[in-house]
Amino acid sequence: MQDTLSQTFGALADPTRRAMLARLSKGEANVSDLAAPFLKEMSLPAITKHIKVLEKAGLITKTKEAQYRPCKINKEAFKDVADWMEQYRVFWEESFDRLEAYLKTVSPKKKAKGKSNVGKK
Amino acid sequence: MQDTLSQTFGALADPTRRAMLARLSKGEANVSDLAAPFLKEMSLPAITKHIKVLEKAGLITKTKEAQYRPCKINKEAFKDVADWMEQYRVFWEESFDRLEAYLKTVSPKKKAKGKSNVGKK
DNA sequence: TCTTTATTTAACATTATGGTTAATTAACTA
DNA sequence: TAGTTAATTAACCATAATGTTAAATAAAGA
Repeated sequence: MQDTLSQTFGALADPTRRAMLARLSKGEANVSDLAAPFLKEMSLPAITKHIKVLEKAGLITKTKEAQYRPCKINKEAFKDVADWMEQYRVFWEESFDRLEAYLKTVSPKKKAKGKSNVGKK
Repeated sequence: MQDTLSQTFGALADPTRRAMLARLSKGEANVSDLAAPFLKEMSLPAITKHIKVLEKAGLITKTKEAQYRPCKINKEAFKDVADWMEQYRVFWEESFDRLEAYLKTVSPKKKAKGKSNVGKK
């Protein structure tokens, strides 16, 4: 599965990893934050591997901060997926009106920054 | 990989299958049509398996017509992916302007409102 | 009927994925 | 320094995914 888009889709093909992304969509989190909801179901090394998959797929970026490894969403990969999806828009156009509605709510004050920086350490 | 969305993303995580979808986005095609571009690279049974993956993921529907098996895109699965993507829209908003432009070309009567404030501040 | 075309199934090999436990590295803390 | 916390690596195992070749099925056509 060499190509980037395949890696990205492959990374998204797991509920644990999608849940991690959902968590990261609300703000940065380090490995143990991401692990917390899953430690009843799986071990920490398993978490490490999932995070590595997300990282290699370009969906997240992991940095170093003391002994912590803060992770954040990497928008490029999401854009790649969104761009690929475009060619199939005609097939899911039922959501068109909702999308347009969304555009109308967001458009008047584009780029409201600093909104999602909750949960820092 | 039991859940539907994982199955869908898993099916998309392969360039051969994505190429088949691209072909199907231009209209119905039966198995040998879908196979044609890949018969130098892989066998027909391999193709059959790829198609089965797409089918199980709900991305395509395969019917019977004499000895042929016409396949077509199944929009529901694409909508599911698009819906999941929505929560990450804020991360790929560079494509926002292009998307808005698209909206205008597609529904000229509904014209996107509130556009005048974009980019101010 | 015999043959051809379209497609699938069976049986199998190889590699990838996702998990485990035990050990290790690295940085802060008492 | 010794101990604790955060995270990774190593070694391993089971299962799923992806491909192969050979054989089977099913409908159309001579």
